[in-house]
Amino acid sequence: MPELPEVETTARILKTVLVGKTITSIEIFSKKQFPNDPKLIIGSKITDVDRRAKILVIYLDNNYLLITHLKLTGQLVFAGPGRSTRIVFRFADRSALFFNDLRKFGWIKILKKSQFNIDTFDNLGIEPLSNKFTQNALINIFGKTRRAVKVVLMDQKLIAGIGNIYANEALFLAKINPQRPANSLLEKEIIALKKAIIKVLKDGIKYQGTSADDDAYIKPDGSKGSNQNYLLVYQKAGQKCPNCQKIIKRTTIGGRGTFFCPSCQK
DNA sequence: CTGCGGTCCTGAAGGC
DNA sequence: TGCCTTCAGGACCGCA
Repeated sequence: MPELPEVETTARILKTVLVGKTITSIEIFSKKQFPNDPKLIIGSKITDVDRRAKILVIYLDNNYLLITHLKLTGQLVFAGPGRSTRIVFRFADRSALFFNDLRKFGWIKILKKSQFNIDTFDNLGIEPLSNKFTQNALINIFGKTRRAVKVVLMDQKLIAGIGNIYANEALFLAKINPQRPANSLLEKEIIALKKAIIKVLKDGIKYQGTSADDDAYIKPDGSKGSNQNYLLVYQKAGQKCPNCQKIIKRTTIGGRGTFFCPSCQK
């Protein structure tokens, strides 16, 4: 599933390819996933591509911009269409961008630039790779709630961009049990967790995202990322912990599959 | 405040 | 072989 590293990878690639292109037509096969009037942006030129949390932002040279959330199975790719193609953008140079989404949870919206502020949009929380992601900020966030630390990590209104894969991996690296109440974390554990979050996200970007077996994420050119080769616990229930060799367990926290080593993560 | 369950959606997997 | 049920999951919403 596309999380911060996957959306960041996609945004960086799209930026190098799409900037300067003029949108000549938009084909919509799933209206609910593109609820606005495409005429608003026909003829506009793409000026920049950026990311906020798991949201990709495409800036245009008129009064509008596009934002898209890939959710579970969304893809933005250059080749197509395919069986799950829901929206197609065609450009003046005859190239195209295909929005594929098997489960149809993702969306693309047109917003007025005057109504969009990338920092305050949708009450999203701190970007974990920004300088606002400080030890004090985390102490503040975790100290306020007794919810499970994993649920807090994935709460987009608090910390923005972490999904199930990277939450599992970060908690393993920090040796913290995902079920722990957030406000039970010691300061040294918060420091370790902060470091772990930054490491798993930066590695995720370095390896251009996680394309797990049942994962829909691929890069715009259709190729896979390679971070799945470096995962330590995600989807590894029944396998040996790379740290202590005991068996990795799967449980459900906040309704989501959670992978951890009961021996290492206390 | 918190946890839980339902909603959206589709294909894979399991049961018989 | 084939039908039917169950499940996964990001974000959001209503309920207790």
